[in-house]
Amino acid sequence: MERTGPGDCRGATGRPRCPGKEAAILAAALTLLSEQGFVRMTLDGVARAAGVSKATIHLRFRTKTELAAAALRTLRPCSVPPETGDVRADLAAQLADFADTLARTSGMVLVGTCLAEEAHTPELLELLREHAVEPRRAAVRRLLDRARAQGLLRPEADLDASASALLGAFYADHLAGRATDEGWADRTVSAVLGALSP
Amino acid sequence: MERTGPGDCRGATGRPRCPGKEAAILAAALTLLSEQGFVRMTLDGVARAAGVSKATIHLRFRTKTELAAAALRTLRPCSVPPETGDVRADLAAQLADFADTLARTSGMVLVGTCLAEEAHTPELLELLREHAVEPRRAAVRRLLDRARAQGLLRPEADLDASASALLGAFYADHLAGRATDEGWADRTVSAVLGALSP
Amino acid sequence: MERTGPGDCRGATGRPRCPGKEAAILAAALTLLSEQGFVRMTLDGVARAAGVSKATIHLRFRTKTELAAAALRTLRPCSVPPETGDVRADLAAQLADFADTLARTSGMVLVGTCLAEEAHTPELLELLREHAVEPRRAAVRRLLDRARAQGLLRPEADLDASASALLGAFYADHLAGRATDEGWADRTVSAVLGALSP
Amino acid sequence: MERTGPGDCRGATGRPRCPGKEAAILAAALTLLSEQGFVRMTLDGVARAAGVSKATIHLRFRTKTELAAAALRTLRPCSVPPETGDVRADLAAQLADFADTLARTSGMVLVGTCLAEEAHTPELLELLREHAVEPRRAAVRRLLDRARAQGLLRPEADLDASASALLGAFYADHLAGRATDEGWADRTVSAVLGALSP
DNA sequence: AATGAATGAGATTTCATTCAT
DNA sequence: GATGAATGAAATCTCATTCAT
Repeated sequence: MERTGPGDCRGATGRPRCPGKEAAILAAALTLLSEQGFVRMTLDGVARAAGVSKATIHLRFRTKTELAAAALRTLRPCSVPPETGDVRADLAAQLADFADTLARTSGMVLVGTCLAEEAHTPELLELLREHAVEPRRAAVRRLLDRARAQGLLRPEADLDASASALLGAFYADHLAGRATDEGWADRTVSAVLGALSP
Repeated sequence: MERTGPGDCRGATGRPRCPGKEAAILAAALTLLSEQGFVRMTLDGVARAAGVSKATIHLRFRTKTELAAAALRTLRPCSVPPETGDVRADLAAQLADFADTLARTSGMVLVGTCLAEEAHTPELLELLREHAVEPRRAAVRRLLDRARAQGLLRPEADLDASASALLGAFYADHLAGRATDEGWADRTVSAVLGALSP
Repeated sequence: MERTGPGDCRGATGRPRCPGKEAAILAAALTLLSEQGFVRMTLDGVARAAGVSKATIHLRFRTKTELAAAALRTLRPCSVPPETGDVRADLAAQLADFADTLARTSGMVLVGTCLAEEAHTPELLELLREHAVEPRRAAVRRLLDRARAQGLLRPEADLDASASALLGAFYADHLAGRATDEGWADRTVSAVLGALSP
Repeated sequence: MERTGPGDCRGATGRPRCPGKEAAILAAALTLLSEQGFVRMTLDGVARAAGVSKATIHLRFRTKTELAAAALRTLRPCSVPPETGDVRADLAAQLADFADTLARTSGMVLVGTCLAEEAHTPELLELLREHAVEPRRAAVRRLLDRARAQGLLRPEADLDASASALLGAFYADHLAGRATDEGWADRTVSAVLGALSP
């Protein structure tokens, strides 16, 4: 029996994807992830928030974990406040942006859920690290390098440790229930760098 | 209904509660909370680990949330490494104990789950704060006060900010996937205080 | 801290199982298995038919497969029609009971689903074999042995093959859409044994 | 709407159907039906195996049931082993081919699923009967007629019952987990016909 | 008090089918 | 005609909580 193989009838593209849908799903997922954490986020909730059906989500993301991972990958590297040349001010601006971003986006819930899932779903922490923690850290680290180059810091200073102290202060203050708004960035830069000057 | 604390089995009439059970339940709950987070911790799991039935848990703790809260209340204030008089060394010892405790007890999962639940079950973060975060912070803060009294720090230094930087460095390093074992405490103390000296 | 281990407070039996419930579940499962096959049988359906909640089923049977397996284990070995001494008549009675049982209980659907699941859930066929096929076959085989002992069959006859032919005729007739009621057993015995006589 | 048979692509106006696809779909469907049964066979699976899209299947077969029915209609009547004149040998050859075909094609799963669906989708069993069971039975029956004509069987023998016994032995042996390969056909013919000789 | 039984409310995932190019 | 997208309707299984001894 002469049968033409499949393929010669192909070429059509099929129904095109409803354009905004993918973005809506990922945005909804990231929002709910940040508001409720990974386990409490439900596919039903994401579907409702995105205005699609659950099956449409599954069409793009095989599992809930994959969906959360994709949502984390949409995290944009931190905004880079314009650099003024005054490194100390730039550092404070960077920290202020960090604090503001975390506050505006329920970032600490997101951080918390990635930490809480470390044993069960380690991808989440890895992706958070790659897409949010590392970029921010790199920005801070770059400013510290510049500060040292300008002679504002001792040559032998451990800049990685300083970066950890600067950024970590936010986590510590949030956990302690201490204010992290007005003046927080300045106080933190002062405490960590104030006297690192030679 | 006033709940009686653990061990107090003579409060009212009727058969007294089996005394060891309360402690076993709380220990199991704290362990599972630290290993799996609040939402993944199941009452079945706690019951199995504690060697009791689920109903026995509900007899003492009306809801899962109450159980988790009670478990957090059993957190003992941080051990206080003996103070040597060398304040810098004492600070490093405190930080090393902090890091070690968090590592040994899956502490970052516990921290994470309390953060993740902040919107849904804020008691958890409050209790963690009261029973773990604050005591540790107070210990660090006391040492910083002493350092200032000894003239090791500038009189006008913002010691709260310094405490946040010292403790927060751990969170930042954990999130960044950086090592926090050998030498971490020393490096951190150096970075934050090294130059605070007048 | 002195804690008494779990165990010294034990001994109670807990709420007793609602007595008929287990049997109701298994009966419902066997019925639905026979009416709809394994895949179409739903736990919701079993729960409804048994008058229990789905979770109650899961309390006793961890998975749907385990439930179906347990249901198959409740299959009682075939009734043994009283033996008259007239071996030929006894054989016909056995076959008639076989046909009647299969007809009354949707037995062929059950056989079919076990066959259909052979690749996916081989336990089903194994259990059907053990609890229904083999007992019936053994009964037939015993009668054939007796017939040979009485000199009704040639000594060298392959009685296993004869048993397969006798019982298999039912399957073949059912598949062919041929009547298997009145007189079927007699006709079948005649066809297979009629001429085995020496 | 009258469905056009496979290969008939010139029936109406509009773009003709890609000819090979119909056959590919039916072949895939028959394979999966035989491997997994009707309920477990998914249209996604058929589409993947056939190299077409699900919608293409629905274009030709309105429902899953129609697809399965069409697949069953492609079953070719059993091969007819060449007849040698030795009717007994021809019968054994026919049975051996029967057993071999069922073994090679997961035929018993197919038989099982048609039985299992009898209440829900009776078409399947009807079509299996028409396209597989009856042709095979007719071939056997023809040989039995010939045997009687040659005087090898008693004139009054019930040849339908004999055909059922011969073919049914396979089902019985498969269900009992007994071997049906080497020598099975010979043993079966001997058991059923051995002594039918006058 | 302690237990095992029982349950209602959900969560993830699958699938046949329909839709829009 | 062919395709990939989209969806509503389940199905299995889990879990916090309550019940009956």
